[in-house]
Formats: sequence, C-alpha cells, structure tokens
Amino acid sequence: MTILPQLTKALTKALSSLGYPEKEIKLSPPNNTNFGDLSTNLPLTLSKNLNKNPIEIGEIIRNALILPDKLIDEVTVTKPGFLNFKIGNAYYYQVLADILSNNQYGKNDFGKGQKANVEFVSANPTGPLNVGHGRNAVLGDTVSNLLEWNGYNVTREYYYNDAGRQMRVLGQSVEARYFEILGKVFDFPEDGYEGNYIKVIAQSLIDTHGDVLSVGDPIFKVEAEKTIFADIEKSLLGLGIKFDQFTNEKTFYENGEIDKFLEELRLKNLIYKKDGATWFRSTALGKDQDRVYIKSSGEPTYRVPDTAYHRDKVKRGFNLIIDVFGADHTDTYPDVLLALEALGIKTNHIRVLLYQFVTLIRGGKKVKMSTRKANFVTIDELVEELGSDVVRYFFIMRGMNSHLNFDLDLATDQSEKNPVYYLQYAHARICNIIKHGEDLDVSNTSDYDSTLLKDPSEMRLLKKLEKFPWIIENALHSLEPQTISNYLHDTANFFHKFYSECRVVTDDISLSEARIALVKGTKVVLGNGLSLLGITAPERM
RNA sequence: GCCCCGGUAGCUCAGCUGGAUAGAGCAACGGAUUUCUAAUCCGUAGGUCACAGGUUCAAAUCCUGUCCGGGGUACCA
Repeated sequence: MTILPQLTKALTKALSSLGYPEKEIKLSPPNNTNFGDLSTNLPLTLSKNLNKNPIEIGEIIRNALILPDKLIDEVTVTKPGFLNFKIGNAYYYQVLADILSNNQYGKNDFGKGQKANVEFVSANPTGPLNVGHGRNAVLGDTVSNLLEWNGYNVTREYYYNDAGRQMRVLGQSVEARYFEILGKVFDFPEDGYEGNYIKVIAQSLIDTHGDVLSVGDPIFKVEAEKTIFADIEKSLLGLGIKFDQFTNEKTFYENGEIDKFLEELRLKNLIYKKDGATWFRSTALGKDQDRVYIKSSGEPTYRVPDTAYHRDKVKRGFNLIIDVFGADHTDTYPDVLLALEALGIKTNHIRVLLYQFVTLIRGGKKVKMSTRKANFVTIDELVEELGSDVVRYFFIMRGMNSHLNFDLDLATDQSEKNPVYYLQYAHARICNIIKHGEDLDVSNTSDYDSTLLKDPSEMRLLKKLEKFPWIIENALHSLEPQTISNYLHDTANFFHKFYSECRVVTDDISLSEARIALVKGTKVVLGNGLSLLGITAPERM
C-alpha cells in the first residue's frame, strides 16, 4: 500500500477524534525537501473555522495523530502552518523491492473493464500529413498509451470526410492534371490542390488506364483518396502509430443515420429553413447564433456528419471518448455536443483535447502552412531528418495549450543535443552498468541489503521512482502527457547526478548489489515511461 | 465587436486543482574524465512571472480590466 492513502486516513481520523470539521486533505511533496517528503496545509485551512493560530492547530493535530509503525520518521509543524512528514527510508526500500518484482511498475487499474475511444489525426486525405498533423498524431497516440497504462481498452480511431467539398476538389485537381499531362484541354479548379503529388497520381492513372478516362470519371477521386491514404498510413507508421479503426463520413449517409438525426432535430423544432439553407437553431439552446446545417447547394456542412459520427461513437458504448482537435475546431465541437444533448444523449464522458497550432519557422520566418498550396513540411521529412523518437518527444514535451514554435533550422541543428537523448542516454548508461556488474558477477538483486542505500543522491533518486505511479494517475486525469516527459527528465537528471556521486560497482559487494538494485529500478521506470511516450529505450548509444 | 489559447531568463518552454527560496534546455562564461558511457556532472551569470487592480494568512497560479501575439467568429473543414 502506498503511503498517501495511509497518511490521509490517519489525518482524517485525527480530525474526527478532535471534533474538527471535515476538510479535503491535500498532501503534496514540498518544494524544499528540508521540510520533509509530504506536507499538508490543513492547519492553515482549519485556522478560520476554529479561529485559532495555525501553528497551534498543527501541534494539536500532530499530537492526535496515530501513525502506522515505522513509516514516518518525523512530523513537524512549520510556519505559517504546515504539517510536514518525513517518511522513513524503510518505506522507500519496500518500494524498490516492489519495482524490481514488477516490470509493469506504474500501471494501474483505474480503467479496468472500461472501453475508451480516442479519435485523432482525422485529416482528410487531400495531401501528405504536415507538421501540424504531427502534433495531433503524437498527442493522440500518447494519450491512447496513457489510457492503456491505466487499464483502459483503447480504440484508436481515424475519421475522415470523404463526401464533402474538399474531396471533390481533390478529384478535380487530379483530373485536371491528368488532361494536362496528356496535352489536352484542362480546367484546374480554383481552389485546387497544387502539390506535386497530385501530378504523380495523375501520371499513375495514365500508366494504368492510358488516355481513355473521361471528364467526371469518379476514378480520379477514388484513386487520389486511395493513394494519399496509403501514404498517410505509412507516415503514421513512421511515428509508430497504428489505428484500429477508420471511419468515414459516407457511412452515415449510406446507413441513413444522418437523415434520422436531422429528422429528430426537426421534431424538436431545432431545424428551420431560411434563404434556401437549413439551419440548426442553436440560439434556442443558449448559443449566440444559429448555424447552417445544409447549404443552399444541398450539401451538408461538416457539423452534420460530425454529429452523426459522435452519436455513433456514443452508441458504441465507450466509457470514455476523446477527440483530439486543432484550435480551428474551438468553435465547432461545442455545437456537436449541443446537438447531441438536445437529443438526450449524454456527453459528459466526451473529452475534447484542443491543441494550439504549430508555427513553423524556417530561415527565421514564419511559414504559413497550407495543404492546398502545398506549402508545408511533411511528417515524413521531419521523421527522416530527426527520427521518430525526437519528433515524438518534441511534440509531447510541451503543453497542448501552448503555441508551438517549430524552428526547423534549430531542430536540425540541435538534433545532436536534443533533450530526448538525455533520457535515452540515462537508460543506455544503466544498461551498461548492469552489464558491467554481471561481468564482475555483481548482479544479485534478490536479497541485497537495501539499508545500504542512504546517500542523498541515492535517496533522492529512489524517492523520485516512488512517484511514478502517482504521475501516471495524475496524467490520466489531466490528459496532459507533458507531465510524464517532465517527470522522466527529472528522473534521468537524478540518475545522472547519482551516477556522478556514487560509483555503482566497487569492491564492496554488498553496497554494489544494493546500488545495482537501485539502478535496475531506475531502468524499469525510465523504460516504462519511454515506452508510454512511444520512444525507444536503447541499450547503448 | 464577441469567443478560445497564450504572454515566465537572451531564445524555446516547464511550473498554473493557490503554499514555503520561480525552474529546465539551448545560448554565454569557468571547472570536472588514470573511473561502471563526458550524449554526463559541478559552478557563474541571467527574472518587475505583460501591466493595473481585487480575493486570501498566502497569487506566476484564482477573479476583473487593459495591452500584445495566435486561432475562431463562413452556406470552408
């Protein structure tokens, strides 16, 4: 049993035995380790209720506390009113033993028996994936990993619109290039896709079908979609990302779900016609404007299939549904949820992760990315240049709410000293130490004497390892994977410091064995953390 | 105009469910290698946490306003 719940319980008991009001008990490690390992501000928060000096309250609680044996070395009360606990080393030694007996250390059961769906990337197949999609892809995949680490059964899902304007224009673009290459009259669409890959697809159509294709042949669009999608899947695989399910918009037209959904809204008087278009009466549900559902051209806006799709996901019975969207969806997903709620569908298990845009900087200048204009840096280029590990770490180490300035030149220059290597190097170093120990026959970690671990750098590292499950649990609630990369960086840092302070394998066999145990424990944490982030943990570098 | 995100060291960013002395990487400068990997470690320097109010015993963190940057506010997605 971890120490946090035990202490919380002891504090709760003390409060009730004193007749003090119930308070939420928050225990957290203080910044300054001189205060101990865990602190609570309980005396401060009680001070107002009791109209008493917080220090005095702290002392009273301290005296009333009944603590588990040998777990806590010391309890102190410090100004302005904190209650601090110094945890005994024995507890941490036990944690190390736990880690060594469980190479899944860090995993938990919070999501056991529960199904989660993570929808991400979801780029329409109109061109290669660019840097912006990269952030989405890595974020979605890492969150999926995180859910799996918390026991969820996760479906990674990619949704795309294959019935809308974008794909139509894509087909027209290919068609135009086809006739252009054949030297015939062609009409390049106004908003056509200008990338070279369009010409490649057109050429392959010529190679397989010759010049017999005629204007408006559906094959242009079909072939483009097929080819580009294959490329997208390959790009994602380059980042170690594999989807369980692809769902497309067309499905919901064909199975009647969209008509059904519109009809239900109509029955609730939430749909009306105006100016030849069909509108969603979102103002009736508290929004400040209505939205067009079906354009006067007869083409539905993307909100319509999107809502039908989300209803479908809800129906599939997931306990948790996560959408990973770029900031351009900020204003649109609330309408989707609103429509679902209007139909009596619960949406409180849907969580939307909005990430801010990636600003690409090249040659000191911002590059405005556009798939249509073929002005972008692709994921393939990025992965080829930096490697999957670096790309993944780069995208995940920053919070999703921050705009990401991606300086391509800098990323290339710094690839040699990229922060991800710091973590990987620690892991490789560990592997080497373990190997060195084995060569000298110092590898017994089944009955080592853990009490020999008492150097400050050893204890600091060990205490860090103890936090790992707690980090995973917190990341589950916040769904902010950067907390994990931050943690791993700290862990690697503490390890490197320990390494420079303490020689692991020496003539002192007992001490060596104890230190090997600590090193192996660190390896488990770093290895597990890296695998959660989808980053390799090399044995040597 | 309105909505969302951000503004923290020269640069890129952590920290934000309020806590005790605000951090890291890069860049700058100075050290450490007869040693299990120097892709490391130690040290120096670098801050009005955009600004102004407010709440609180306590604010980078919460609230209000202002300024600046990005995104949205389309019968584009």
